[in-house]
Amino acid sequence: MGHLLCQVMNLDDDAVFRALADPTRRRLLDLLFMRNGQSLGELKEEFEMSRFGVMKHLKVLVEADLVTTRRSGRATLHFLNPVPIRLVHDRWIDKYTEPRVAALTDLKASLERHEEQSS
Amino acid sequence: MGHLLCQVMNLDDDAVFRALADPTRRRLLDLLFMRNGQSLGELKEEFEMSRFGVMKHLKVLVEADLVTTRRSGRATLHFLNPVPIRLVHDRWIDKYTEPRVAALTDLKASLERHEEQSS
DNA sequence: TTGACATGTGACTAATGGGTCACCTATTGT
DNA sequence: ACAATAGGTGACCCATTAGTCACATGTCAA
Repeated sequence: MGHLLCQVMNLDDDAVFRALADPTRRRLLDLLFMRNGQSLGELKEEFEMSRFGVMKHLKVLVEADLVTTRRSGRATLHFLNPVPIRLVHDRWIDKYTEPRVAALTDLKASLERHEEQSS
Repeated sequence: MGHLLCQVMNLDDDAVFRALADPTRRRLLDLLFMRNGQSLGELKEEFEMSRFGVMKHLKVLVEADLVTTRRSGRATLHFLNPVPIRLVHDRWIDKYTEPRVAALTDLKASLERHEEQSS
């Protein structure tokens, strides 16, 4: 399929999973999940690491299609792409068990919210 | 929360993602997704690797709570636990964007099914 | 155009993780 | 008890990767 979809749909599984394996990269995704479209300069402030380290991690995320970029002047803005994440989900959770698993994780989230309030 | 839920609910993020980073371990999850409750002996037949290699990978999956075990005689049976996978999903896909992303990945799966038929 | 700023590249070192093997434990059947 | 089978442990070697730095490119504003 040589469509537009290919730009959004990741094909290389291995790149995605290796990208997610590092805590720094997961934190980068968290930061973009909170506020999309941040530049390298903004993102690097959140880490102890050198600028080069953060840049290297961003490159891995981009090559895995977990993050897309758009240049704006001298800054490069970064955007989170949720599609590869969903494909991970679909690989091991079929449509029939999904509602039950979702109910469990929702319950967990609910319990953790109550814990926050009471502490 | 010191409940039964804790046995099903993974807590250590890092272990899950590092476990998923290896293609052999993902294949092991695929095999258990197809037929749950297989022993090491059965699983190792699917790989070129030595028994020790496969065992090491299974251990990583168990420590990440992606796989649970139950002894049955001299065999140890392995079961896929989908909960940590769902938690990965929930981390970066909020409830509002989920339907749209799911629609996209369903479309992708549908297109790939048609490709299989016509080839 | 010049200086300041933001991002990008290639090489290098230290640490992590995959794979194997010699050796050990536990269970089954005869 | 004994042999055969299934699973488990620790140390080891090799490949990969995280992190850093010197250096290079591209952009804005005066």
